[in-house]
Amino acid sequence: MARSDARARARRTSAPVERTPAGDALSLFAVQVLRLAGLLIETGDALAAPAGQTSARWRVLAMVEHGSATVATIARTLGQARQSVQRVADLLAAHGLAEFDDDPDDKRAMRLRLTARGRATLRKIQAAQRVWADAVGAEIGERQLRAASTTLARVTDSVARGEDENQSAHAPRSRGS
Amino acid sequence: MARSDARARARRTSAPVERTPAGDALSLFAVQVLRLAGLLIETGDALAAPAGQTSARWRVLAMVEHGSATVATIARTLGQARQSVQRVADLLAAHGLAEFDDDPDDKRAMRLRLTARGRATLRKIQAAQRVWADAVGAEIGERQLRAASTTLARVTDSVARGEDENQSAHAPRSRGS
DNA sequence: CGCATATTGACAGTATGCTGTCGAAACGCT
DNA sequence: AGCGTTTCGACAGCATACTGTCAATATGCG
Repeated sequence: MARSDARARARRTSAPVERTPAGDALSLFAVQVLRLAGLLIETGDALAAPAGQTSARWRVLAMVEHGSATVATIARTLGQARQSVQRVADLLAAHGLAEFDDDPDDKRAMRLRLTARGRATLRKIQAAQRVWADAVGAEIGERQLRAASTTLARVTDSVARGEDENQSAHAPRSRGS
Repeated sequence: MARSDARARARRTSAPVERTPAGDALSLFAVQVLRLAGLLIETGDALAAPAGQTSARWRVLAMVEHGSATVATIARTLGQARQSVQRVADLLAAHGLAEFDDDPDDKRAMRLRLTARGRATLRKIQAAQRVWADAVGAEIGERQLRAASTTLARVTDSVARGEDENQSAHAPRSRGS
């Protein structure tokens, strides 16, 4: 069967093997998630802009709305690198929206806390977010949103499990060429 | 009714008005989308890393897989700024994965095209993506993914319409403090 | 208690993506 | 044909987020 061997080899090297229907569905789903995420960040920036803030600063403000927290804790909760949050927290402090206190339990750590001005700023953003969320939510419908949220959670779990496996295998990710 | 006026005012300034159930559902949905998007970018980087690439470079490679295109066209299709794509395209060209040709129809424009090496690199990434997509897709199920995709598309349309309204109203977005 | 390990914040460097602006070229409408 | 508008790539600057490294401090185990 030299002929079909050659064809199979040519197919492997010149065109990708096709995905399963479920794989196709997931790929489409992933592209849509990425695209919507971009729009949501834009929208978040727009909601926070009248208060002079951005999505990133809003997220950190919201994390300390109900009680202070260390930068490292906030970063873990948000699933971000410590330094990303540290940078934003320093900016918020520089603009008087938050302040650092010593952590009585840890001499290294500082606890981030909202100032009165930070709280007022957060309230303003939240009010704008409520109008937006209610409007879009009403258009889509609660039932459909809850159903999609369930799928989103399942995919997130599945993808995160895959990531964990790679990490536990001691494979530090590399970048660049 | 001075008493109830005062209470209403206090409520407005000290606590956010509650969202509708649909607004809550949308807010939860949005948070999940953002979180999954982060995971998907990580996964994309991991899939592209063995080929020495990243999510961003992979996206641009894929855009010119079936025929060349100008940077501006690619940017519009991806929903990104022209300069983000230009930067990546220049990097791909510098690494020999793609090349620029003059556009016979437009003296300003350059058409980006895959080199043989770029095509081989893309094939390698696609092979890894197929394995991943088929595995996760099988775990979630095609039906549920398609259903969630429909909701995702509806939300994307709704949010994008809101963005358009702001833009058509001549309201350039501002940043920073 | 003492030492290996983990955590915390600081510093440095890089990748991705956005906005604004400019000159050149293309397009559209009169 | 001519002129205003849009589109294209180039250049500059900023925001967000990641990685790696270091010293100081906490923590856990023998």
